[in-house]
Amino acid sequence: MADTRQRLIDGTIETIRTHGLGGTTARSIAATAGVNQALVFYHFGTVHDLLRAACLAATQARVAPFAERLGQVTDLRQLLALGRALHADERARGNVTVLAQMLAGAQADPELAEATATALQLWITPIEDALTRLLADSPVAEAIDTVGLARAMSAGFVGLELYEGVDPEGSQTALDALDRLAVLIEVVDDLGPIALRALRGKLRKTTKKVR
Amino acid sequence: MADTRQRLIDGTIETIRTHGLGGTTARSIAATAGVNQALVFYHFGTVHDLLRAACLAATQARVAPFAERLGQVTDLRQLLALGRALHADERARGNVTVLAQMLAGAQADPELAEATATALQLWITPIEDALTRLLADSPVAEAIDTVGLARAMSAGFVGLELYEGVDPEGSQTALDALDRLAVLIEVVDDLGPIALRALRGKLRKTTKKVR
DNA sequence: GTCTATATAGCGATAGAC
DNA sequence: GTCTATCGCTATATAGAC
Repeated sequence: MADTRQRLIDGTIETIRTHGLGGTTARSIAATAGVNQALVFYHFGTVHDLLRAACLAATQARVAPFAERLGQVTDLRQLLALGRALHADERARGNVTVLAQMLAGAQADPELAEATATALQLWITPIEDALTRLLADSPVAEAIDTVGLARAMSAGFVGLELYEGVDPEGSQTALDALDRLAVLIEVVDDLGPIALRALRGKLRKTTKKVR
Repeated sequence: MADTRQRLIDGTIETIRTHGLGGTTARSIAATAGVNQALVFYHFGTVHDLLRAACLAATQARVAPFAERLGQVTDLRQLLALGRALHADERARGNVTVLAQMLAGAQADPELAEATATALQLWITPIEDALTRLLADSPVAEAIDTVGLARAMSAGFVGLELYEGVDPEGSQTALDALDRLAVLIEVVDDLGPIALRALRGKLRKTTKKVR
């Protein structure tokens, strides 16, 4: 059957989710997928190649509905609320955990690194688009680099997913703190010209100092 | 010798750094440490226990000098600059990478999770102290939960370290974006009573909405 | 395409000499 | 405390029947 490939990909994702990357082997994948172990190698050549395929497939499948919801967001706190809903959702379904596992495994594996960077970029791009749209008419737009912020949010989100795995209560308070941080940006956003002038002054000093 | 234990711990850290957690075995550790493989089990019982000991030791060794530098920080952007210096330093020495690897490995391993949460807390506590000190006299103090923010920063930092491993240039722009974000907080901080009133209004609405 | 059986290698862990 | 040698197991990957 042609869907044996799909079963293997789904089985790989599920195995990473439940057993971690370290417990993801040709045998454990095949058992989860309900197929024979040798088929891993018939269809994908190596376990490595199956991991890469599964990582990209899992990410694409999850980003699509997320990107749609992103389009309906109208302010920063809604964006964070969406991130939070995503966090809860991903915890239950466990696909960002898959990406986190792959990201960790990719640190010592250049080939895996390429696939993982591509997968992460699938998350970053729609977030970047949303940020750019939300901040288009805002005075804080000139202070914030949407490209960099989208990357920081995505990478930070992965870190929070990993943190959630070892300290669920701690990650809850961390997310609460970020909610409150977003309020600060909106305050500046709403203050108009007063804040804008202060912002520009600060930025000039910062640019000199940091760079 | 008593320092065989230390050689094994150092060897474990170095092995995780260069080969990842997946490439860290009793044999590879022993090779890096320059000792016999059987000594892993003589001194630590299991590879698992050695990993836990190494994770805590590596973190403690790195947090100590960092905590000292944290004490000299006087504003938020200095805190971020210190984080950035730490990032560069850790990349070269590779110890946060060790923590990131352990954090990923701990997702499917409750025993490892406990040790990793403890190690991460070693970073969180001094950061929390610094945040509390820096924001003590600030109007934004009531908007920001320092406990949660310290956790979010620490977890996010780990995520950025992982991201750096697969996209070094991307992580650079992400860190730049965070520098600029800190400026926003300082602007609110400097604006005084005007911003404070707006902030309180916003926070009331947020608290109703989010909770 | 799918199965059984197996080659080869590396793993954690232990026994026992020194 | 440190070594050699090895057990028992599991890993990836392949060969060959069906």
